[in-house]
Amino acid sequence: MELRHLRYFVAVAEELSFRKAARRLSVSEPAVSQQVADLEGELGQKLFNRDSRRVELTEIGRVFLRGARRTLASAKEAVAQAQEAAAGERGRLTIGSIDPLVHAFLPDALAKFREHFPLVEVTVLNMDDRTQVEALANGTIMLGIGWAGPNLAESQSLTAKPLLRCSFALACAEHRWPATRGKPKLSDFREDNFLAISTEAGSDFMHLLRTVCQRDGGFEPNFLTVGNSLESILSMVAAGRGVLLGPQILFRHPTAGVSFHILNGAKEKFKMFLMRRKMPEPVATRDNFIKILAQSLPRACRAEIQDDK
Amino acid sequence: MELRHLRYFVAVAEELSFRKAARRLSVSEPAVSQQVADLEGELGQKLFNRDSRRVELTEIGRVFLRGARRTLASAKEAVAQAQEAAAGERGRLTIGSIDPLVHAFLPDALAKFREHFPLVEVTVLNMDDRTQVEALANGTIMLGIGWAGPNLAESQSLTAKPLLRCSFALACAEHRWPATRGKPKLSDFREDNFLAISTEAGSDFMHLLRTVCQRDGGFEPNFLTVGNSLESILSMVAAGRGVLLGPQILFRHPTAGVSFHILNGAKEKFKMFLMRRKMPEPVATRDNFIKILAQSLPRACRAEIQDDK
DNA sequence: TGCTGCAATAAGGATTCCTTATCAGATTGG
DNA sequence: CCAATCTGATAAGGAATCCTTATTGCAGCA
Repeated sequence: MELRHLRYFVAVAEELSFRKAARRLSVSEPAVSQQVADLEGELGQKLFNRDSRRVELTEIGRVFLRGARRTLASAKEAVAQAQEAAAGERGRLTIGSIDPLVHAFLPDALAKFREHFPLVEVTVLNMDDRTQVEALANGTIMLGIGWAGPNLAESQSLTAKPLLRCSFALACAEHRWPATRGKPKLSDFREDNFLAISTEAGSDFMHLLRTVCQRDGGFEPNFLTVGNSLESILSMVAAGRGVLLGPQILFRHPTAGVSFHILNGAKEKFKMFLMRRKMPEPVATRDNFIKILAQSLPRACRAEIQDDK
Repeated sequence: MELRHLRYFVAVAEELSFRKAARRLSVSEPAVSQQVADLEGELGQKLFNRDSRRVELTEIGRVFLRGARRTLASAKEAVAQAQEAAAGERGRLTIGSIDPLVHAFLPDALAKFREHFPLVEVTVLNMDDRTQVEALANGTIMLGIGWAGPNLAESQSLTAKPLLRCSFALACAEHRWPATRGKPKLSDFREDNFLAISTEAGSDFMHLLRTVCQRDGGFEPNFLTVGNSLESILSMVAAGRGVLLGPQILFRHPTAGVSFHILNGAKEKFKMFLMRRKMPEPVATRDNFIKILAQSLPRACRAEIQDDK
């Protein structure tokens, strides 16, 4: 049985005439007769009563008509959904990302994406850079957001593009550095406690922060790992328990009692990268997401990512 | 696009190999390659990434796979439903019947039928014999239950088979005819009020009852049309408002205060007939129903209807 | 390097599908 | 009442397609 049989059958059932059906299908009448006869033979059941002047559906034909229409509609819908998938309006999108950092911008981007593409099922998996590389290779994720970047990527059949480039910034209690004292340097906080944003997954990130302190401040920071959300740590900062060092983008929303200081002069910049497979195939959902992700970053932080598709 | 394309595509998607898919489909491998390539061409989208060692679905292919499976399942189900329809387990059954009479046996038969064939949509339309003939001709009903029978039927392209044949019986208040007085004759009630079961649709039926009284009792009955249900009329009978004449089958359930008397000696018998088209097609739901209907009649009342299919 | 397994491609043959031509039955019009 | 016409089924030939075998190109493996 083929869809042609169903198309011909439905046409005859709707026209209640083989000739009219043939006209509608732009074929000759015997073609329709034959196909319907074939279908009846395959089912082992008559679908029409032809009493040589009028054509009418049998009761079996009436039941089968529903199924035939449903099947044709299903086929049509399958094609339409494939087109939607090609436009990135339907399908899956799986992203691997590093948890504490992406909180600064990923939720916004995901919300905006969901608004534009409600039919796409988005999955975000938390994993470090090395795991992302694996997951990209075996197809578990389509896009990796991390900061190891080119080091890991180019070796494999992956590409890494800069996503974000910004200065580090420091948050401290307002009274810790009154506005009258001008711009602080990182070394001004060498004696403060450096609050860390999360216990786990912090190892690599804490290593990065330590490097920043060493290279730009010339001191060894005194870390204090407390809290698990940005908000809870910022409230500790406001209370004077310590300071928080992190990428500038982390501090987009003002917090009562906390002042933010961008470390412009520092040598170290914070960078993040998008990793993806050098796929033979453009994945529309992924590419749509990258566009939206770029737009939802503060202009100052964007790195160039719009160049290739 | 044909179902073959979908079958081949699904096979490749499940095996992730053109060769294995070809083996499963019992065709050579190039056939599968070509069909899948055709399908991709028609969709304008690649469904697989073939990177010359492994075959994997594209995201579009993943979306289309769902639709393809759904479509194939729908086609399979359509065939299965047609087979069910052929067995009379699915479909419609439309019956035309005369209201006051069929209450005696139709509800039981319908309930039993619904038990055996829950997927059949049964419609019962109330119409007199002449309307039934029309409705049979244009396909509105598949089966007519009436009592005009052969007179109307044979002229058209219809057949009428005897369904039911029974004596008339009379219901009266118990004290109206005490058990000690033996069997009553119809003429014993010539002075009583004859309650009629319904105002409308009663015209033909009342005419029949009048004929019975004239031929078997030799009197003109004094009709009183009251009530619209058998139960309400029987309660009136119990209260002594009158008697109720009708086919024996009408009085299957004993009622407090009412005694029933079968008019065995009467010349007039009550008959009902099944009418149906001399169809080119056996309608399975109808034929199943006729069997059940026959079984649900009291043995004494059945006429021969099991002979033809 | 040669071997094997895989998918794509080319070309020929087989199947099927559709076409034109014709038939049988039934209704319509003169 | 008979010809004309419309219906769907059937037969046969041609066209399109689908599938086959044979071959190529590519990648991993011994």
